[in-house]
Amino acid sequence: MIKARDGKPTINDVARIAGVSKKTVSRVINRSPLLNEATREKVEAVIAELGYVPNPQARALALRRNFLIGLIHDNPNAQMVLGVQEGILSAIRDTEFALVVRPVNRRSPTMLEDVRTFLEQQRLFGVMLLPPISENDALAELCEQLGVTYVRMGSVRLDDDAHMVASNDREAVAKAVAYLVGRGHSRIGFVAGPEGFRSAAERALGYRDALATAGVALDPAIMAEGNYTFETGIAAGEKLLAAAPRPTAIFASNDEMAAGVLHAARRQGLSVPEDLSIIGFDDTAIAAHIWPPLTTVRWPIQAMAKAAAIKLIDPAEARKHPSHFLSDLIERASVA
Amino acid sequence: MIKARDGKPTINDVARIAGVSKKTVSRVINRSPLLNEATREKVEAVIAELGYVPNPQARALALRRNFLIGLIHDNPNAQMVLGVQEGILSAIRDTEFALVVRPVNRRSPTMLEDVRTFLEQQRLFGVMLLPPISENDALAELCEQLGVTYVRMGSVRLDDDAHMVASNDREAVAKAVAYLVGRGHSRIGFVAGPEGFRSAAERALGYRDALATAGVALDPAIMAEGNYTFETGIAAGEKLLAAAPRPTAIFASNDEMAAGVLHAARRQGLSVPEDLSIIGFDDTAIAAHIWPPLTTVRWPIQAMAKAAAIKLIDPAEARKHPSHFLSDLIERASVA
DNA sequence: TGCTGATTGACACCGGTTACCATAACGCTA
DNA sequence: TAGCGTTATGGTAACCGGTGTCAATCAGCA
Repeated sequence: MIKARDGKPTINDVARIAGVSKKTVSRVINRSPLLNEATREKVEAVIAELGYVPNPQARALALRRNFLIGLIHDNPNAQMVLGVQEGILSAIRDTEFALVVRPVNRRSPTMLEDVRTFLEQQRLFGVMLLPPISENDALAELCEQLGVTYVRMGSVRLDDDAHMVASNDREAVAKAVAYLVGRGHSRIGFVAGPEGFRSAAERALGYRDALATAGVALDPAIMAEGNYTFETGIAAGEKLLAAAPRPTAIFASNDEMAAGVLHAARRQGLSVPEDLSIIGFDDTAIAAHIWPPLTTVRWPIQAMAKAAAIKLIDPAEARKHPSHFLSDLIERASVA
Repeated sequence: MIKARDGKPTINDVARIAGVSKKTVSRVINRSPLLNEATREKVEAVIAELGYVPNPQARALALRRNFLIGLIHDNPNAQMVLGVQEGILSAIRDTEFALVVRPVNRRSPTMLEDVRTFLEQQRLFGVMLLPPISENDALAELCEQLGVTYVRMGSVRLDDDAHMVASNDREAVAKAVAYLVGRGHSRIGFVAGPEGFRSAAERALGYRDALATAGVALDPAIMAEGNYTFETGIAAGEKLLAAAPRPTAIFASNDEMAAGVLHAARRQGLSVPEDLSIIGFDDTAIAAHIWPPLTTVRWPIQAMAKAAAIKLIDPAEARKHPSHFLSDLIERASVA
């Protein structure tokens, strides 16, 4: 009946109209067990009639914690970031949590300060760190120090299980290269990711593992480094294809660089996969949309992000979920 | 000296140590002009020493508004969503605002209810609506009704200037098609976007405009519809390339479909751009990374998002920024 | 001395939560 | 049936950490 003058109904309105104290309404909202059934129904009816929704700011103030989880990233790959967002959202659906995003610049000298300011200002419930900045230990330490729980996503286990969800890039790459070996390739080139990226290092290790297993010696002439961009993929491809003898297959550490290698091959009049087989990594949109469609390694971004979010908001529940995920090889048409 | 038992220092700690009232500290924080310079400096020294940062939840409660702006979207295009996020972030950098993301499912029958729940629960400062759901008037009405200010981004002006930031897809497509005409093409196919998308309708109008201007009659045999995906682009390309006489150029309403058309052309042994010219729309990553690189229309996502965010948080400042943006034709190598 | 403007503080309030207390109802014993 | 301890239920008041209102204080000036 008599609602607050201006805006939404408050707990006081509900209490007054239902003829109970605010404490009782609070008990109803929080499903307290020591409460008469009749009272509960009466209050719930008023809540429904008024369309009352508790004010999250007031709740956050009283509880001394809010319901915002932050996603801190510096990621060049839109697909991946969005996949992570989707994964987190699926974990917090039907809860009162919300997702706050905060891109940062890895190269900025003030990066740590920026994050500190952000965390201090917003007082988040917890944060998720995405690669590559999830590999930054100083960042994790900062969270610890500020009392913000965090979970890191990464290509390898960098922290204890409570703070880490990891894929296993090394193993995944080893499998992909072994797949090439199984298809009869023995001269297999490699395009590494940029130095400083843990994922790049892991993928390189996987390549070495696979060659060692196959008993093939490493040849620096068919190894190059790029920085995960299309352009550096082209450059790397040109270097590798100039080697003698020419590699019959190339593994690139991500899809963009694989697309670059494809581009370089085409420029030299080579056809893929007849003259050259290519495998990428990440299974981004580009992998499916270039010609020929790229065989690539897919890691379960959404599932990992979901597990990470659960770890953040419900550590007990999280123990039922894995902290390590396996990647799959997606076979398309770039390998012969 | 004597800090709060557990956590961060509060305004009370600052007031006690500085020997002033909390109100005075509040005045310092809010840069109130009616304040003695000496007092301000004294308080600021204590703030710095303690590392005091105001609690945003308490502020939000007292001010009856928070500093969260929401991004509601249902967008298949990761690049675009991330571009928008970047744009918003650049507008709220160095403010106390934060960005909350909330993807929704356009096709879900409960979409409106989901958004209502979200808005009621979070009590955001304001929200931004991205296409295609920004075209949904019921959603804008819901925001209005809930007292949440909103700004819509879109391909055409759908709302008054206070609530809208628009590109002009019709004009942009007309320019692109005119560009093809200028290169000597007169048999120009068109791949439309899905029905129900305002952007698709606008782009189709642009195509008609350009042909009318050039005095070329529409031919349904070289017009097809897709739903903005690579696969439907292939299908549309196959249909158009089967027409007699075959079109010498095709405009596709987004880059993914353009990539599909390219794929279809390749399957038929046609080379691009020698046998067929193609133009796409959006300038997503795929446009630059396929072969040949795609000539496409780029609309200024980040700038638009930034303008929209400014409109939300500072309407006065927003009057200095445009509400309408123009798109550019990015010339690459898919047109002869 | 009275007035004026600049500073500052006291206090209530935002909308929830927790700690603690009061009351009623109930079961049991004497 | 009175007396008494328990348990169930719900109220009161304080508090979370800020902000708004309004009054008090004080110096300068006519």
